[in-house]
Amino acid sequence: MSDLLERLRERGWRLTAQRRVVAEVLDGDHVHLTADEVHARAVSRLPEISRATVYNTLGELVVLGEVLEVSTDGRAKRYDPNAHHSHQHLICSHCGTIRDVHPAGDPLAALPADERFGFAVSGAEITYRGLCPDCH
Amino acid sequence: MSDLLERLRERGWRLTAQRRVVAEVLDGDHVHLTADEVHARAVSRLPEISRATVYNTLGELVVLGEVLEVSTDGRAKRYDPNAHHSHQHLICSHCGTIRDVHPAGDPLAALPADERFGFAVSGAEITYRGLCPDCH
DNA sequence: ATCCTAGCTTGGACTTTGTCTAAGTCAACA
DNA sequence: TGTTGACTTAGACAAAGTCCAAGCTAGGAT
Ligand SMILES: [Mn+2]
Ligand SMILES: [Mn+2]
Ligand SMILES: [Zn+2]
Ligand SMILES: [Zn+2]
Repeated sequence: MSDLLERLRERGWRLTAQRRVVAEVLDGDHVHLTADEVHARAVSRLPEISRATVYNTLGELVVLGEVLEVSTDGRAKRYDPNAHHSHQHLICSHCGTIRDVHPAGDPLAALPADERFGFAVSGAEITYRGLCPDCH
Repeated sequence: MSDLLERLRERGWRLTAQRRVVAEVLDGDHVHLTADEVHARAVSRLPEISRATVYNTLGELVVLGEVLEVSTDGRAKRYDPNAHHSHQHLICSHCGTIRDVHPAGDPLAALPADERFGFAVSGAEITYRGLCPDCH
């Protein structure tokens, strides 16, 4: 994740304590936190950090492609630092646990030309659902 | 959609003017309206219908399996009456237009056993993204 | 035909999630 | 060390959805 800070400095970011803390909180590849969860963890390291700054920083990281936004239900978006390794998500229908998964093959291949309706199709997000080991 | 009203009566639903109007608004197979859009159209037929009733009715239809909830972005959920014909969605990244699409094969087949982490996987939702004919 | 009542509807308060702004602060460069 | 534009902040605001107490009504009972 210091790689991330390095890349951000190269892109002209001012390296503030707040941004450093948000990056630290997102460290790890299998993290899917909501903005409020990121804020709560950030506050425990830097008590005065504001919600607005967390939202701003997350939004900037998404635009830069360093973090993915995952909207799986109608609730809060989740922020996923595993942005450089293409993957999909498997979610427990009961408790909401999220796992990164890697389906075989290219998901786009399953969509035939006559089901594309003239769209230039560029990506696919798959959400697998089921009960996790703890819930069944 | 009168089929729907029939099925609902069989399930012990009281057939109110409000529920009739929501069912009418959802008539058609390729409709993906937000709750507020459903409410706006319902109001034009039954001016006194409340937002709460629209939310209640949509929620009940979802529980009964007559309508699907589609959460594609972090915005409002969309309600999809095409619940009896399995399908996926193709969404324009620019204008948000939604199309029903039917990919080949079973989406679950692409997820190998060693990527299931002990989950009892029961379904998959795929969101294809790209630019629609009007936007490229 | 009228009555009864559980189930339905309503307006509005409330919650959650997210955006915006004006004023103050500070990282980075000179 | 000083300067300055980028950054941060608190709090107001907005959108989407939930909840509740009070009133209404569909449909079975009489
Ligand atoms: Mn992930
Ligand atoms: Mn659909
Ligand atoms: Zn679970
Ligand atoms: Zn478009």
